[in-house]
Amino acid sequence: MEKKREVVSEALKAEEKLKSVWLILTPEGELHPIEEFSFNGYERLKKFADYEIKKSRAVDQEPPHIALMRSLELVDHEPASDPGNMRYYPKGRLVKSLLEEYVSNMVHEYGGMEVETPIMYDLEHPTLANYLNRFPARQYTVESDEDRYFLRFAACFGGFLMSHDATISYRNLPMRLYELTRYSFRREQAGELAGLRRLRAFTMPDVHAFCRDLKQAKKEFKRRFKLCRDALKGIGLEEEDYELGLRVTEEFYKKNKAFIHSIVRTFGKPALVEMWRERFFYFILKYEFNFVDALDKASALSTDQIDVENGERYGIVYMDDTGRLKHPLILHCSPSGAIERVIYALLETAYMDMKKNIAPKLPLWLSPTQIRLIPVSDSFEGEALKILRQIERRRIRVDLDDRGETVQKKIRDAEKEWVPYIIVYGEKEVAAERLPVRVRGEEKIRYMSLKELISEVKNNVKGKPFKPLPLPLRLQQRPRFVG
RNA sequence: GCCCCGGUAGCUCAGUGGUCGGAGCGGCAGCCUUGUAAGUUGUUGGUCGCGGGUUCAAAUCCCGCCCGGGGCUCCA
Repeated sequence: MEKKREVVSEALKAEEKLKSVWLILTPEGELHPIEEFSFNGYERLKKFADYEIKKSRAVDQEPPHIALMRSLELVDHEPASDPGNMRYYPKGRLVKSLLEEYVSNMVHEYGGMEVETPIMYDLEHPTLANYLNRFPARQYTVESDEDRYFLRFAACFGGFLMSHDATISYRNLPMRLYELTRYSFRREQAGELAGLRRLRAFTMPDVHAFCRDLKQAKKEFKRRFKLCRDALKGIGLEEEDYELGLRVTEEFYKKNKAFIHSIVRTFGKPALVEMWRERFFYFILKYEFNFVDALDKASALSTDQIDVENGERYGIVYMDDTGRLKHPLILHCSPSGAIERVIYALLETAYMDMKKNIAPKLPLWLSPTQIRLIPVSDSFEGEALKILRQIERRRIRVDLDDRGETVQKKIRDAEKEWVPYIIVYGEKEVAAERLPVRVRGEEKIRYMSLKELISEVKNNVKGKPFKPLPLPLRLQQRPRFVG
């Protein structure tokens, strides 16, 4: 059968010719050519810069998160689909959906209006075709009778088309439109796919802010910068876990130095700057928070950009206070980056801890099982269940290892599952006021009252979404999805 | 997409042309009633990734394809 030509955008072809200069911008506002900057104390930034510029990736290992995503029964490849399309087991679906809800909640607080739009669009649509050619990505195409469609690579299409049809006043700006895309599709080259790091189908929180002018855009940009940092922090990724990359045109930098410097000052660490002599993409300024993994590879999480083209391209207009129609500037932001990539970053971080002899774990609010009860023998199951019900009522994910295994085996399995709190329940506990709690990462058993335990957990997960246990309460009743 | 490596039981892997293809873990069935990282016995389990070819004979050699990983490229 004849192979159809793939849809490759003009931007992708033209990108090869793109020339840029690499610099380091410090929080003090000093701009250094990269070769003159001393990276002492900024090892991760160096790794990020090397990754971006030298493209040095002398690694021949599989990324550690791949084994973890499977052994923890979170995510797996689906061989019957296209590469880069994953299956999520119950625990993985739980983790993912908690992250989705968390980021969405933050966007709602920020003022985002959540919408939902189609995942596929007419390849012949003039505006869309035009945009495709400004965006360096490969698309999936879908045939339906005589028509050809492409699968969206981001929420932009639906959001922009919707905004085109909306009646917008300058009073409505900045207008914040949010969609959690499940999925965004990018037909990455086969050799580029890697675990949860680079996929062909991924979940992207995408919030656009339509702004009146550059002044408003800059103000909004700063708000969102904070939103991004807060999102990652809440997820469990601290400032030291990622590096700031800025991409900017020379002209925009020169005219907006104070603004750009203030962003890096807020960030508090030197940033890698890629400066383009001419505007090449549809944006004039963009940043990403780049996570550096266990194999020194960098990938973008949170990102935001100032788009100066698509307001016009999509015919999006607002009525100005002078009664004139104008095109807004559009900010494109993903506060966390792709959800799959967040999971990748969490797993890689856990692996790096493991290498430092720190017990690897997920943040408590994301742990599929938060507390596990292990009855010493089946005669204590009834009493253990009473405790369990009390914990469960407080909206904490608790389960019961009722398998006919030894206590030691059950503890070992719970540790392998990264269960944060493990309680062995037997003769001594029936009458006791305090429970022996094996806390992950601590050497000694901690004796706590049920009340203390519950309040410690509740305190730790405060402000985070909750979902119930994604599997049967009793381990005996659970199927095994991997191994 | 190109180059390199890999694909053998649900999982991790051993087996490189010649008896019926193996181990550990898991699953299942017993026994053990367990006190903080693997109790014990038995048993189940495989189109050797898929298709074609070479050969008296293929998991093993050759070709094509699929899937995974790495490199190149790419990462909005």
